Amino acid sequence: MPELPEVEVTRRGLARRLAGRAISGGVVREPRLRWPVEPGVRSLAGRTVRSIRRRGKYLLLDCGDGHLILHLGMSGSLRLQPAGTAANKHDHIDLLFGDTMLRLRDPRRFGAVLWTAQPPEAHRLLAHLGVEPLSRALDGARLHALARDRRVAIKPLLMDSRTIAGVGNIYANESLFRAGIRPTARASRLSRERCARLARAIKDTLRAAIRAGGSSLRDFVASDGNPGTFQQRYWVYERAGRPCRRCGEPIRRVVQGQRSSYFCPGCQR
DNA sequence: AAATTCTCCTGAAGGC
DNA sequence: TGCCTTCAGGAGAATT
Repeated sequence: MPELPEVEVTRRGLARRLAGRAISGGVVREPRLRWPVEPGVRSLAGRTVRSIRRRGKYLLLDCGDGHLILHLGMSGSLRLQPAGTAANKHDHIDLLFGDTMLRLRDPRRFGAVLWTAQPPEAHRLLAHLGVEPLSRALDGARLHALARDRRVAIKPLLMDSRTIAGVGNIYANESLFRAGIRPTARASRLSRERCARLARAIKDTLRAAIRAGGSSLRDFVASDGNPGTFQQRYWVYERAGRPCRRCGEPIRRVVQGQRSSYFCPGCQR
């Protein structure tokens, strides 16, 4: 499931090959994604993709007079393929660049493709996103300030995109392991020191995942079609009952907010 | 206001 | 073998 590292790996692949290139057409095979894909996506021809940025898990293609906002939902992937490559069952959208095309595959259709003429930060989907986790703005002091009067557990707080943008279930679990903090700990009870440790753990985890090409559990592949390998290095995610890689105690699974949380009762307090 | 629950969807896995 | 049920999950929307 694409979280920040997978989106960033995708962004880098697309930026390398698409920045500065002209759009020659668009195909919408299936408009029923998270929100209906506007027919206008077919008529972007003539515009040039100036740059490709990321905000949380959103990709922003700057087309000069507007932005294409892309989200991979939980099963989406974007690939660069030779134009004319036969479409798979779940290949819903193509954006053509002459001999190359950008193709969105998304079996569960939780993804999004939207056009906006506003500054993208002002779009309703981006306007309320929290701090960018790999930015300087996220440090121990900031995290402590965000957590101090919140009654929720730290894990669902990390996954709340209005607080921190882009950290999903996998990386919230892995970051909490690295920080030695239980997912069930009340956010407001975390000391400044533990928040500093957690902020560092989040950055370390996300950076390591990006370097590994992201995690490929079911659907994710980078824009060149290659899967990531970070899933081989998980400390806790989907390891319930198996021994902790650090201390040997069995990893435990609990459910918080209808999401699985995994932790080592020996290493995390 | 914050916290919690519901919702979209499909493929995989498990039960019988 | 095959049908049926259950589950996972991003994050906005609805509800408490």
